[in-house]
Parts: sequence; C-alpha cells; structure tokens
Amino acid sequence: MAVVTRFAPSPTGYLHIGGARTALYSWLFARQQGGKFVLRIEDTDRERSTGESVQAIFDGMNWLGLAHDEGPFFQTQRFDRYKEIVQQLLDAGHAYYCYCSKEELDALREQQWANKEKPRYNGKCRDSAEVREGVEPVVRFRNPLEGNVVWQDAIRGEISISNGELDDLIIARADGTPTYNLTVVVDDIDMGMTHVVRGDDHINNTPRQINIYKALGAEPPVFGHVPMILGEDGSRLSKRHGAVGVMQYRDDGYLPEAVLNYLVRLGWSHGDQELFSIDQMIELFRLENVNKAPSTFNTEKLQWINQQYIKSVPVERLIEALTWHLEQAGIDANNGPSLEALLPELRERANTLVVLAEACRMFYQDFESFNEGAAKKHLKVSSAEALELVKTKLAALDNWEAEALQQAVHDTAEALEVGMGKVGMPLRVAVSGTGQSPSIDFTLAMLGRERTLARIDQALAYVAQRAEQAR
RNA sequence: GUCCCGUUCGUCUAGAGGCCUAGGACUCCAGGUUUUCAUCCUGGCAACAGGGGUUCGACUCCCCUACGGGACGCCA
Repeated sequence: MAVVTRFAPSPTGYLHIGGARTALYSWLFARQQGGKFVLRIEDTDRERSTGESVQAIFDGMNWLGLAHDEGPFFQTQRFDRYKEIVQQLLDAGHAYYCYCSKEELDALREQQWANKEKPRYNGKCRDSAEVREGVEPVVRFRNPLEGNVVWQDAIRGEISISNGELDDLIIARADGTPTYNLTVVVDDIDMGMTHVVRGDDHINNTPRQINIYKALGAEPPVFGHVPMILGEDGSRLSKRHGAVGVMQYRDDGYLPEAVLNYLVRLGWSHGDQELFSIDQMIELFRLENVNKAPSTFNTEKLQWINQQYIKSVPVERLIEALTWHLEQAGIDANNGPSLEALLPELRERANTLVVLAEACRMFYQDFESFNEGAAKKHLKVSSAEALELVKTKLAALDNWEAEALQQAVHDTAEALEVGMGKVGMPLRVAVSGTGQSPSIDFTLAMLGRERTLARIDQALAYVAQRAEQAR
C-alpha cells in the first residue's frame, strides 16, 4: 500500500520550529517511501483560527521547501462529512447525546480533583439520556469500558493505555460542530493516511482515536510520536525565546536548507554525520531512529550549520537567497562588482546572510565616517606616509588586478622599511571603513581603481584632520 | 492528584551485553596558519541521574526511586 503522511497544524499562530520539524519528518518519510504528503489545516476552532496564521503556515512550509502533494484541506469545509459520521456513530450506538451542562461538568471535575481522582466524565447520559427541553445536547463517543488500547508506536515502541483511563469524549459540540478527536480520525481515514507523525502531546489522544477507528470499522494508521523541542533554557519553547516562527529564521539570515539540516539532526542522527543534503535525508531518515527524549534548541549549532551551507552552496543559490537581504539592507548590488566574483571570498567569513549582506556593503556604498576603534588604531598621523606612497603606486598601475595590487602594497612596505601591517591595515581601514575585509589585494581589485583612490583620499583627509587636532 | 512518556559531556548525539580507557559535532580554552576579520589545522576540558537486581561481564536487560515533560477541555 502506498504511503500517505500529513502535516495537520491548527492555524492559531505562526509555524514554529517544533511543527516544522514534525512536518519535515513526515515529509521525509513520504518522499522516501515514494508516497504522498498531505497538508491539512485543522481550523475547527473558529475562535482561535485566523487567516493570517493559515498564510504563515503556507509561507513557512514554502520557504522550507516542504511541498505537499495534496491539499491544503480545510476542516471547516468538511463539516457535512463530519456530521454524517457523527450520525453514523449515533445510529450504531457508538455515540450518544449528553445534556449535562458545562457548569455541571466543571463541578464534577473540581470534585474529582479534590478527591485526587483523574477528572473524567462520569457517564451520566451514557445509558439514560434525560432529555432537557431547550438544551442543545452534545454528542459523546461511547468509549469501551474494559480492556487496553495497545499500539506499536513507530518512535516509542509499544504503548498501552487502559480504557478505564479514558472517558466518553465529546465528538460534536452543542452547536453541532465536530471536535478535534473526531475530525482527525475522519480525515485520516478519508485521506487514506497510512502513517501519522505528530507531536508527542498527542500520545494521550491516540487511544481515544484508535477506539473511534474501531467503531468506524477502519484500520488505524501507524502512529509515530516525536518529542517536543525545548527552548535554549530547557523550558518549553515559547515566544520568550525569540525566533520561534520559522520565517524569523529567514529574517535572521538562515538558509532554509541549513534550518532543515539542523532540524533533522535535532532528535535524529545517522552515526556521526552532521551535514545532510535533502536527498541524503530522504534516503537515510528512519522513524525508528528518532530519539524519544525532548531536545533543546541551540542557536550556536544552527549558526555553525548555516555557515557550512553559506560556504558550500552553489553561488547562484547563495545569490538567490542573499538578494532579499541585500534589499532589506538597502544595498544595490548593481552599483559595484558582480556578486559572482565577490561572494567566493566573502562567504568564507559569514555565518548568516545578514552578516554577509553587511560585508557586501562596502563594495556598493561609500561611507561617511570610519569605525572609531579601527581608525584610532590604524589611521594614525604616522600612517599618512604609507597611505600617500601606496596611493601613488596604485595610481600608477596599468592593470588593476590582484597580483599587481598585492605587489604595490608589498613594494610600499619595502620602500618604507616597515612590516606589511603598517601599510596593509591603514589601507584596509581606509577602503573598508571598518578594518574588516577579505585579503587586501582581492578587496582592492573588487573595489576598483576609482573607489579605492577616492577612499584613500578620504582617509588622508581624516588623518590630516587628526594631525591638526593634535597640535 | 491520576495516567502516559522520557533521562549519555553545557548543547545535539554515537552506543542494540564484552569492540568503551564511553566516540563524533557545536560551544569554550590553548596553540598554529592568516598584514584584519573569518576560514582552516592541531591539541585540551567535559557525560552513562541514583539504588537494587539478572549475568562470568551492563551505558546497554529488569525493578524501584529521583528528576523532567505531557495529558486529563463543548482547544487542537
């Protein structure tokens, strides 16, 4: 039978990192098995579901490249189908009407809690529903009283829960709308789901759902419950931890392939391997190798992985991803050297695209002032001689190429009988403004003659001003 | 409280009874390369939650305890 998996978030917020990992695992499994990956939006809670959240989920999945084969399906568009199933369960005696009020139920829960019992519905309407005029009843599922529900979890192994722990859950609200545990089962049956990979907060729902499958005469799918992801401080991931929506990682300069690689390794591994291409993930991923314990998110490792990708991804791909950041930073990449020429050097020294975009800035924009620390250290009054001489030598060059440029700097140091640092660093600060750049020959070559000479003049003016002040 | 699940360096993890003097990666520290920054290279610090069993032998199997998490909604 062909494998079908799904990702079924409820649109009550952005796509967070834990959901993204669950989606990735589900997607990888489907791809590996040559199956289908379905996207379903579980929006039956109309109070909390929003259109923005739906869009945020689409954006996140799209950015990560986790394409679905079917859907997106919206549960709110399938209410007729759920009603049909509720009626079917009612007719077969697997469900019944319950007239207990919310107040009664609250009181019951409170009492049970006080008695140190597990709060459960007491089954008051299970056998003899006392019809109350003017009260719209809810529909409850008639859960078996005896026995255990046992399943082989693809990640956790065998899990067993006694039916005695379960109560008769509500499958349709008083207003007739269906609830989660029903819709999820109906959808997974209708959509032919063979494997359900989801967060382990659903472990406790699984036995209830299995009972519904049985009542409907359907075979339950294979379940795999993935552990949650904890925030950096070891507590539950929340907004407090900053970047929790996946799109935030784009904004912060991460490549989606790096995020995916980080995510796949968070809770899963293949020996000592750290870096996986998408194809390798698809080939090597195994649900049974997913860890059972929750894992803690670690930005430093994500950054390291991101850096590995920035260094190794094809340059066209890097440009594609970087373009958005250049725009955000207000940098016009047409106003200078080609990114194809520039990036091979710059990519070695950036761990995010934000940092990379900033490193590009000096090649496309002039600056008004020098970094204070760098200028103080390297644009000294005594640096003027070296700057003057190197400017003269550079200006005299016929061809503006790395080798000749390097030679000019070298000759200057030799002529003045000083170390390379005495010439290179003032020059670097002069052209970059910050004191940080790739090798000086490459930097000058990319910058071009005109900009280089103009910036040396700017630095000379600064030094002169400094000399003036010193007097 | 009840039930379910989990527990190897600070973090992500390897480990399927002898291969473990517990390996790799990130971070950190110390060196080296680099005129800067970064990359890169070398080396170092650092863990089997605790207690009982089972076994010739336990990180690996079983039990208990502790700790952590989850669930217990007319939320999903």
